[in-house]
Amino acid sequence: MGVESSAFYQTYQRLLDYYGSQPWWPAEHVFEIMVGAILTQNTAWTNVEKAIANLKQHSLCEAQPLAVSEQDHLAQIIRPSGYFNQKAQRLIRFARWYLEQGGYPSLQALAPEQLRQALLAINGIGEETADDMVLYAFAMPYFVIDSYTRRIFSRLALVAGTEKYTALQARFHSELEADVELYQQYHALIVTHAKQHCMKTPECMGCPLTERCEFEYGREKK
DNA sequence: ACCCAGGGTCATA
DNA sequence: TATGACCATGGG
Repeated sequence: MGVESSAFYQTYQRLLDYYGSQPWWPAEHVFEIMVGAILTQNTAWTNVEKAIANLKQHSLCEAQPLAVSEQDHLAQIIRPSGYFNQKAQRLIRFARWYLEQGGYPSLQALAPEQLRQALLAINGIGEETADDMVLYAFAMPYFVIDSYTRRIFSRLALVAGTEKYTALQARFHSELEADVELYQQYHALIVTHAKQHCMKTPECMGCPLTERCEFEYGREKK
């Protein structure tokens, strides 16, 4: 059977039909997407919005000023995003690297895998953060795997859930066409869905994936 | 008061 | 390779 009829694609269609197209990733410039990718690490997006608003007020949401900013000062500005000392260090390190590489045009010219590896080599940027940047800032077809993806797809019994990141990602790449818009929208839908359903609440009833989902409120079915 | 959020690193076994 | 500790704010 073709990729269009895989359970992965059907799940995408169900989510899209139910939730509609999701606006994702909200940002004014591509660099802001990368900043957001670092700030949102294990942090609610509402907190990231506050931190980004603060950065803009101080004109620190661009590579140049960020690269030369003072770490402790920056930390106070991004305070609402949590882990502010770590993240201030990560933002500065990333901004300096970004400029050293020649900025967006130089990086965009790299092959996707080269760009991904280069990002992973930076301390503070792991696989999900790197893929956020690759997919949303550079528009290259790399699927973003997060904890929601593991949880939802293991409950659908489509994956074990314990696979390594790259193994899980490879699975999505083989089940779906290498389409940037598809990957962007799919990840967005997964996050939207996870927030409304698939939590430890009765909201799981009426979920658009209920037929396939093995989760029951109060316990994991087995 | 407790739990979790659009993770990642480092030390230890 | 695989756990555990740590980072920290804000909303439910």
